[in-house]
Amino acid sequence: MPRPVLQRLPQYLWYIQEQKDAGVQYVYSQEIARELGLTPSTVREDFTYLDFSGQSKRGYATERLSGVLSDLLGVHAEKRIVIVGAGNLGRALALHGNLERYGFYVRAVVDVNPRLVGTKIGALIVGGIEDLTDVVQTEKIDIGVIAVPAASAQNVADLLILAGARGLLNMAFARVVAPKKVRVVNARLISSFLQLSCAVGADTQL
Amino acid sequence: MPRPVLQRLPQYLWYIQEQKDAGVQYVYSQEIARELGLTPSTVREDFTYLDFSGQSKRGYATERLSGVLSDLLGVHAEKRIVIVGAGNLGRALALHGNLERYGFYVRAVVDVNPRLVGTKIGALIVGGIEDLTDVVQTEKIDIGVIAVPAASAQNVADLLILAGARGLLNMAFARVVAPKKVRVVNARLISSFLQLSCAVGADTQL
DNA sequence: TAGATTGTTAATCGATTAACAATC
DNA sequence: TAGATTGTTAATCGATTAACAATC
Repeated sequence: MPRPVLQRLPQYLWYIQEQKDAGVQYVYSQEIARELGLTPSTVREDFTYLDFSGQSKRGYATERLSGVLSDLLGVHAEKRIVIVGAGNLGRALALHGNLERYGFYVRAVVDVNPRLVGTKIGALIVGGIEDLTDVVQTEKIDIGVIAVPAASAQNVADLLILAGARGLLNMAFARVVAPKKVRVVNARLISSFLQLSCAVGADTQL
Repeated sequence: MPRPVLQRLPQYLWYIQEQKDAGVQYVYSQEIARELGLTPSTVREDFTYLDFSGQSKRGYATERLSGVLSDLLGVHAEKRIVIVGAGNLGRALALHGNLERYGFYVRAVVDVNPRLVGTKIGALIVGGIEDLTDVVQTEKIDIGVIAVPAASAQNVADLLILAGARGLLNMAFARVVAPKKVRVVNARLISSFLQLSCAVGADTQL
């Protein structure tokens, strides 16, 4: 599946669920497109990657489509998470209840800073970075979240990969490399802010 | 400037600054490309959008290049931020000291929840959502961060736009529409997590 | 000078969009 | 049936990559 399509899947899921919850049973590619800022062609083309068909003249059944998207995105699967970095960001993620609605369970938080080790975040107790390898294995961690300063990001990634994490979510303002079998998704806040700063334009720039 | 180029600029900035700080004076497009997972052609092509030239056989001067990138991305400009939503995520952003290093200053946090209004986040006191319009104007806010549940995201966006924000950073799992003059950058955590879940594959999916 | 790198043009690649036959 | 929507193919668009003359 092409990257751009994958990136749109969560958007489709959000919109279709919203429609389903509102009691709408069928939606046209045209409506989806308008709502998400795409063309109907793109929507229909994207849906060819799904194990699902629409019905001409009726559109796409929200119930089934949201199910297919949920399955493909693994919403119903339990995905076990470790957060590395117990700073503000790591803490916020660990407490961010909404993640569980989509099957993401934060099972552990670790940090290098000895002053943070032992503190509580919700029901979790922050572990030391030296526990990371063990934690990944005993907690059967699927995904590691990198919420540390940029300079340590690659080190943390290497530890996570070695310990057997299958996916990394990188929140640090650094690039992280990983072998092909380990997927990396970047959610670099500073990058997003900087893009906005640039787009917002040069008139502020003084 | 094409969107993909804009998205790469922060990466360039990060790498070039790192090299500069390490005392490296010149870098080749080849090195940059290898380090960031691009081709040398892409790097050179991207740099044509900058007001800056390399030197054949010597490469790009890290000092000047990091300056040009910083200016273009507005690192040295003061960008005034309001955060809407004083939940875990909003709180984390407000306390995230690293933002100031890139010129982002959180000037206010507001929330609908009366129980949060009046609480302190660092040096700031959480305001009510009804203060938003005033705050944007009196604090000369440039960028509004949407850190509320998906269902309220568009409402908040509309308020921010009306009040005169010039850019929106959307962290909610919803699409937000805005007039062309207001730039929107999405940093939807749930989307990133779901992409990873999908990429990590179907074997977890039971 | 010879060799290597830049800036830039041309070729390739892939994603998006348009168009249309098949379907209801 | 007529009209509108899907699935799919072909055309377009834009981004990436390759190639190469100019430069040091």
